[in-house]
Amino acid sequence: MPNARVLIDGPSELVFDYAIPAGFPVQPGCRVRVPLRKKSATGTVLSLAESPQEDFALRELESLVDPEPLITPVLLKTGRWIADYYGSSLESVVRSLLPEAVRTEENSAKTRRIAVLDAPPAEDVLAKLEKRAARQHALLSLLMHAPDRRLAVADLGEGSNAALKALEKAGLLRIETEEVRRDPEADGVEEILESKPLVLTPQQAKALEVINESIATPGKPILLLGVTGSGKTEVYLQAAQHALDLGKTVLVLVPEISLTPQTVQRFKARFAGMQDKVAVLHSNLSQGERFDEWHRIRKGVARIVIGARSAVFAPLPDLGLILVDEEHENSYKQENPPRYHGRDVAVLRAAFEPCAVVLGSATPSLESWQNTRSGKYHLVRLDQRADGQSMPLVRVVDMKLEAMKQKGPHPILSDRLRTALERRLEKGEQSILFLNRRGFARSLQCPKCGHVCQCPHCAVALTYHRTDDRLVCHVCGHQAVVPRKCPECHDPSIVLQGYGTQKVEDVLQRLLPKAKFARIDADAMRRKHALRDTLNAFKAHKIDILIGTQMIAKGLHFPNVTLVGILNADVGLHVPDFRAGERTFQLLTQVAGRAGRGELEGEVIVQTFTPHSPSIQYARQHDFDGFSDQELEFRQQFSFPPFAHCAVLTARSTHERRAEFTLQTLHRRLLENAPPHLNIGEPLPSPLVKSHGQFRFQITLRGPAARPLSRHVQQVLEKTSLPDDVTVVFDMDAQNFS
DNA sequence: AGCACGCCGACT
DNA sequence: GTCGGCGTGCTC
Repeated sequence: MPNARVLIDGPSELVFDYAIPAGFPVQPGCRVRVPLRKKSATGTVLSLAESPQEDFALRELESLVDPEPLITPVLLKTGRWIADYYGSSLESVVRSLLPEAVRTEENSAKTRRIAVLDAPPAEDVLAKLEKRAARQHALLSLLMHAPDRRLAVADLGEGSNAALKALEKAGLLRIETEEVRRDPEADGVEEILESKPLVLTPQQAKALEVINESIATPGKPILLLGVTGSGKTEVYLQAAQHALDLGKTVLVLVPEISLTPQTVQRFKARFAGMQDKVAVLHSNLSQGERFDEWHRIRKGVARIVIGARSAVFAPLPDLGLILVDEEHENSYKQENPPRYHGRDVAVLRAAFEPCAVVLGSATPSLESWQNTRSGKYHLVRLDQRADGQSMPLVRVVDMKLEAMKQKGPHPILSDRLRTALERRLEKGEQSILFLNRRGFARSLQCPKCGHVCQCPHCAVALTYHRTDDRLVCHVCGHQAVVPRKCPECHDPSIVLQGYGTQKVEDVLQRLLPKAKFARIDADAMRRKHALRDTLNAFKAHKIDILIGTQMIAKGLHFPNVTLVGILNADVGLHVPDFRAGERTFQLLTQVAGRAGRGELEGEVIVQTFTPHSPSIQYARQHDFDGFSDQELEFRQQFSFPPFAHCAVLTARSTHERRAEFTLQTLHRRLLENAPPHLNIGEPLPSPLVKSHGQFRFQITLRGPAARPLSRHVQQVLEKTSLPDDVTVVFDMDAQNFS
C-alpha cells in the first residue's frame, strides 16, 4: 500500500507520510487535511511513496480538501526542480504554485440566487394572488416577462424575501444558485474593438510557420529576435490562434502587466469575441477574482492566460504554447523566495509538458542568445519593420561639449534636442523624452562642505520631490523635510544637484510654453488607471511631449511619435554590475524603437557624456549582433554569464559587525570541499551597503555548472546556524547585484 | 514539594 | 506553527 507524502502548510517545512484510508482517491498535487499532534492541519500531497519501513504506525489522512489534485504533475515536477535549483523551500514553491486565494479554504466561488419560473402559473392562481397577496402577484408577473423566466433574487428589490419564500413553498417557483465570475475586467471602461489578423510579411510568415510546427511537435525553444516594430505581437497572436484551433491552450508572459498594457490590449482585442476564454493574472486581482480566474484556468474554461512572472504556474490543461514577451527583462527574476527566473521556468515547463515555447525580444538576453549560438535554442529573426519603415535615425550628442557650449556643468537639454522638439511642435508631431530618474533633483548638496543629504536607513542620497516639497529615499521610501541650511556646516546655500523627470518637465514648460506635457513615472502614476488615462490622452494627441522613466520604454506603439530624446544615456552604465552595458544597450534600443512607428520617419537623439561607449554606439547602429559579439567576448574572458552561472550570497543585519562576521564564517565554510572550478569571491560590502536600516555584505560565486554551485551553497547553509538577527539570502542566477 | 516560566525538540 | 517535556528558580 502506498502512503501519501505530505508537505504541511506553514513556515516550518514539515514533510510527513500518512496512510491512505481505503477509497480515498489521493494523487500527488492533492490538498489534504491531516492529523498533526493533537490538532489537524492542511497540506499538499507531494508524492505517493511505497511504505518506508518505520518503527511507528503511520496516521491516516483525515480528508481531501479538494476532490481533485490542484497541482498538475508537470507543475509539481517543475516545483521540485525550482526548490532544488534555486535552493528554495518546498513551502515557498507550493505557495507560488497555489496562490493564497486558492489555498485558503474560506474562499469559494461566488454564487447568487436565481428565481426560476418553470411554467407560467394557472390563471385562477394568479387571480387569487392578485386579491390576497399583491407582492407575490407582482413578483410572478415580473418573472413571467423576464428572459427565460429567470431573475436574480438580488435584483428583485428589498422586502421581497417573504413573498419569494411563500411562492417557493407553494411550488410556484424555484430558487436556484448559480456561480458568478468575479471578473477583474468588469469595470474596464474602455471598449475593446475586435481586431482581425493582419497580412504577414514573408519574414513573419516564416516565423509563424516555425512556431506552428513546434506547437504540433514540440522541440527546441524558439528565440524570436525581432527588431522594434517588426510585428512580433502579430506573430504571437496568430500562433496563439493556431494553438487554440488545435484545441490547445496558450500562456503569455509579459514582464509586468502594468508596464505592458498594449500587449495585453492587443491580445484582448484579437480574442475579444471569446472574453470568457481569456484570463489575465496580475498582482492587483482581489482574492475572489484570483480564485475565480485560477479555477477557470484549471477547469479549461479559460484558454488563453496573460500574466506576469507568477503566471508561469497557471494550471492550464492541454498547454500548447508559451510566449515569453521581452524575454530579456530582468523583472522575470523573482526577488523573494523562491527566487526563480520566469523565463527559465517557462522553458523548463515547456520541456516537461511538452509544448512549444517562444522567447521574444528585440534585444535578447545574452543567455538566450548564447543558447541559439550553441544550438540549444532555435533562432528566428525579424529584421525588418512590418510596415516597411526604416529604423529611426539615431544621433548621439556629446554632453561634455554641450556643457562647454552652454557654460553650465550639467545641461539638461542640448541645442540639437531643443531644436528638434520645436520642429515637432510646429509640424504637429509628438515626442517622447526619456530619463531614468524620477523626482526633481538627484540630491541636495552643500557647496561649502560638500555634505549630501542621505537616507538614515539606506546608503543613498535623498531625492528632492518638488510636488510635495520633500526629500524622498528611492530605496525605502523614507521622507524628510528639506533643510534650510546645511545640517553639517549650517551654511544656508545648500543647493539641488542633478535632475529628474519633475525638473525636466519644469524646465521644458518654460522653454516651450505652448507645448502640452505629461509625465509618466512611479510618482505621477500612483493613482489607479493614471497610466492608462495618460497613454490614452497621448494617443489622442492631447499631449505633445511625454516625459517618462523606463515605464515608457517598452511596448508602446504611437504612430505619430517621430522624436525620442534620451536625456542621460549614461545612467546605469557606471553601476557595479557586469550586465550594465547589456542593460544600457537594451534600454536605448527599446526606447529608440518608440520613434517612427507610423508613416512618418523617426529620429532619436541620445545625450551622453560617454559617446564612444560600445552600448551607445551599437544601439545607435541598431546592431545587436555587433553588440553581442563584443560583449560575449568580454563575458567569456572573465567567466561571466552566459559562460558561467553567477550567484550571490548576502548577509544582512541591523548590526554591521554581525552581518559581516556571519558572511566571513560562511565564506570559510564555502572554501572547504568546494566543487571544481567554482570561483568564490571575497566577502565584501554590497554596492548598496545599507538599505532599509540593515547593513549588507555579499559573496559572489561563479561556476561553470549550476547544480554543483547551488548544492554546495545549500549544504554550507544547512550546517551553519545563523544568529537570530542576521538574515542570509542565496540568489541563484542573480540579476541584481546591489 | 509545588508550580510558573521559558527553552527546545518533535510533529508522520 | 504548536504542543509538551523538562530544567530552572522561586515560593509555600
